[in-house]
Amino acid sequence: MAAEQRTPPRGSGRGQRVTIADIARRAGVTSAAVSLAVNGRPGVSDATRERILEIARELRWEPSPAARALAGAPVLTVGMVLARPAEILGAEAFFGAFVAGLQEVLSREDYSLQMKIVETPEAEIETFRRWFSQRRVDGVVVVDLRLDDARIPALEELGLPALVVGGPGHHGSLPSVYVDDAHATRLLVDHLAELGHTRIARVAGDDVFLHTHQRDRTFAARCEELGLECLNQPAGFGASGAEVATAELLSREEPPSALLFDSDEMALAGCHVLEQAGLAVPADVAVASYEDSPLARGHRPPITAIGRSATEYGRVAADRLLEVIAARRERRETGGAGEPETRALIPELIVRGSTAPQLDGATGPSEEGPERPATRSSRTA
Amino acid sequence: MAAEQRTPPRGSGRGQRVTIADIARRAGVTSAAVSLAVNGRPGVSDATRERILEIARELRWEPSPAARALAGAPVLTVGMVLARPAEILGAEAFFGAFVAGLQEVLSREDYSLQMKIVETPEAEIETFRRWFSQRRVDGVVVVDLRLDDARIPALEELGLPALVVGGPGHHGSLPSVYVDDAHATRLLVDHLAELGHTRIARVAGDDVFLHTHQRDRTFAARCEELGLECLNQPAGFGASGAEVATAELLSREEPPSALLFDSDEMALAGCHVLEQAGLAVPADVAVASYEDSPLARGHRPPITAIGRSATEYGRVAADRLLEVIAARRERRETGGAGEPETRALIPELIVRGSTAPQLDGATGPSEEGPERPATRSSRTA
DNA sequence: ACCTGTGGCTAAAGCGCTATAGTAACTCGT
DNA sequence: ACGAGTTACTATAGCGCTTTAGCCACAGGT
Repeated sequence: MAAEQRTPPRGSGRGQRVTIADIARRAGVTSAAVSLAVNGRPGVSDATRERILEIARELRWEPSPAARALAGAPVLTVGMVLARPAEILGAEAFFGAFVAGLQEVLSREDYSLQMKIVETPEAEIETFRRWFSQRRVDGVVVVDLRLDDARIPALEELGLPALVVGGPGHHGSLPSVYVDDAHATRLLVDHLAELGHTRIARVAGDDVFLHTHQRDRTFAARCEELGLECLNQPAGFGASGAEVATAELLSREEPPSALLFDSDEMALAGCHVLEQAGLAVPADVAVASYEDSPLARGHRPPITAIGRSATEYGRVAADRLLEVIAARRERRETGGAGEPETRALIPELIVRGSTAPQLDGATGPSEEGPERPATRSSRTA
Repeated sequence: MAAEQRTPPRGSGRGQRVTIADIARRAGVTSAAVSLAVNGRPGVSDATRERILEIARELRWEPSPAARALAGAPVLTVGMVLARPAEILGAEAFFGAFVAGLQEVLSREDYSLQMKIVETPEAEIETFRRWFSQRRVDGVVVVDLRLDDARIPALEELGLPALVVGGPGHHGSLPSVYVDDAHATRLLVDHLAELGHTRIARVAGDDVFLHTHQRDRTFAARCEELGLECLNQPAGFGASGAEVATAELLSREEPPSALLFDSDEMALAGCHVLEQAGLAVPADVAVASYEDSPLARGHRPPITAIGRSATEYGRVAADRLLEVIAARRERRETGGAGEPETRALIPELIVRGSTAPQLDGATGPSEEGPERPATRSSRTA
């Protein structure tokens, strides 16, 4: 019983931390054996391992992340940095939902998400650099992909595991997930064409982003394939840009009969302009959005949109990133290179009142409750 | 030059990490001296300190958070756990904006935010416990305050610095920030009363939350003071609850002429019910919300709401929490107790079309762009 | 001259864990 | 019966930092 003299503290929260040394003492082995046991590594007999695990459980031992990190183990954290004004998280529904999806799977895997908001893309790279050199994260997710994004080569050089959100195509050696914007564009254009629209305009978002370009291109291409007249109207950022662009489009000699907006926020802004101009949606002008959200659902008429389920998007991104991190760790042991894999989410079209066939438009025929989307919104390919 | 043989690697990212030992060697002192110098502690002369800092800068040294944490220094991370479905982050605009505010000041102070989504309040406490025993966070922010919230005593027992978001009143020994819901209620009720409404109903949110109770009480009290008839209609959670509750209110013999909703999401749901019932807002029924958001601004008519600026709320919360953490560290050195301080945000009323005096209601008279609130929305008291 | 400070630093002991070299005991094959 | 090969551990050296005790030189007071 003399060995019990220094029994580790239990129960009440304030006690000393219990360490592997405590477990080792109780189990009559060294801390090294405990480490092997709790990490599922070979080197201890099954019997001993079981005994050690039992004691660990009993003592309510929790590994110290700091100690692990210091000794070279993964830190169970992934990072994401946003080079945008903080408000974006609240203003653009996409981000909140995306982060929710990330959190969901990360939490489940005992990972945590570290976020940082910075001013410029350069600061973003600097943050990656610091996170890496401080070993603060095991990997990062890269959002708001730009053309010739400087972050890609920077991350490759650092050798920090990263998952690119956006596409399509390969980003250097980095794996990615993306929503197939070409497909989304076709869905939208085809839908409007079927309704009989022949002059379709697109109010495009900020063209520093890669997905904007992708949409630009496929929009023009699809319109041409279908023999439609297409107008691509760059609108810069946010609601005010969309208002100006919409007004601009309406002032044309032959204004379009259908408007395609790059985001829900922009679509609403556009609707307000239409309203003020005395034009009814969808009777006079049809409206559709690349981005679904409660905003789009809640508007009257509810807005036809691409349901890419930002939450699902976040989940998939997190899944992929964890795979990449795991693979990296494997690889360090084996040595294979591994191809950067790209995974696409297939967008679906959710038809709502804003593109209803010409009825009356007051409350569209495909009216629905704000919580129930018309179709499953996305799926992994 | 022999001493230079082991010169620390610079430039290209892949090199070995530079540690205080490297700096010490270059400066001709021990690592202890470097530690003192970089942490601004007494024990080195100003000249030496300057020299050490210079070298650190030159070598681009970054402290290792893991090593620091292991040695007992703060980990520069604060935690927040949400016992809600992940979707809430996207669905309720408040959260996105609140987190944005938190991030903003935390990032600036070089802190990071760790978030976790769990199923139950018990799991939340368990998470706090683990974060504490793993020394993963320096402090936490507690949201979604409930009646007799079990997290308060749990955190007090742990001795983990915490900041409670919600109030009013003290929560054990924990400091808090809150939005003055009593004041908000008076603003709303008074506003509706001034417009001539005498039968006001409130569609109340989930009553496990403390702020719901606070609103319940002050709503009843203020109505009585003004001699108004008040109806308090509990509606449970989210949009569907609000729909049911609104329908219920409309089916009364003498339906209310003004509706007060606990959130933007609920207000919109309520508006849809009104619309379907053929009632115009604000001509037939006035609508106001306790919660502002792009949703409320984007609706037609735009909805009168309490602007508590969730982002600002987040900023204040982060500020306070950092103060608490700093104070805690001081106190460990001195020994004072320190009063739990409470800070209130004064809400302001943003009048919009949904409570316009009886004109036509199609587009309210206090119409505004979606980005420009009518008044500054909140302020620290 | 002698003790007492005191500023400025060093030496060294951790923090809790992982990783690796080493060892003791226990098979085998021949 | 002997070296080789396993298996199951132990001992120990870090990881990069903080912190405390201790040391030395030099200042001042008496």
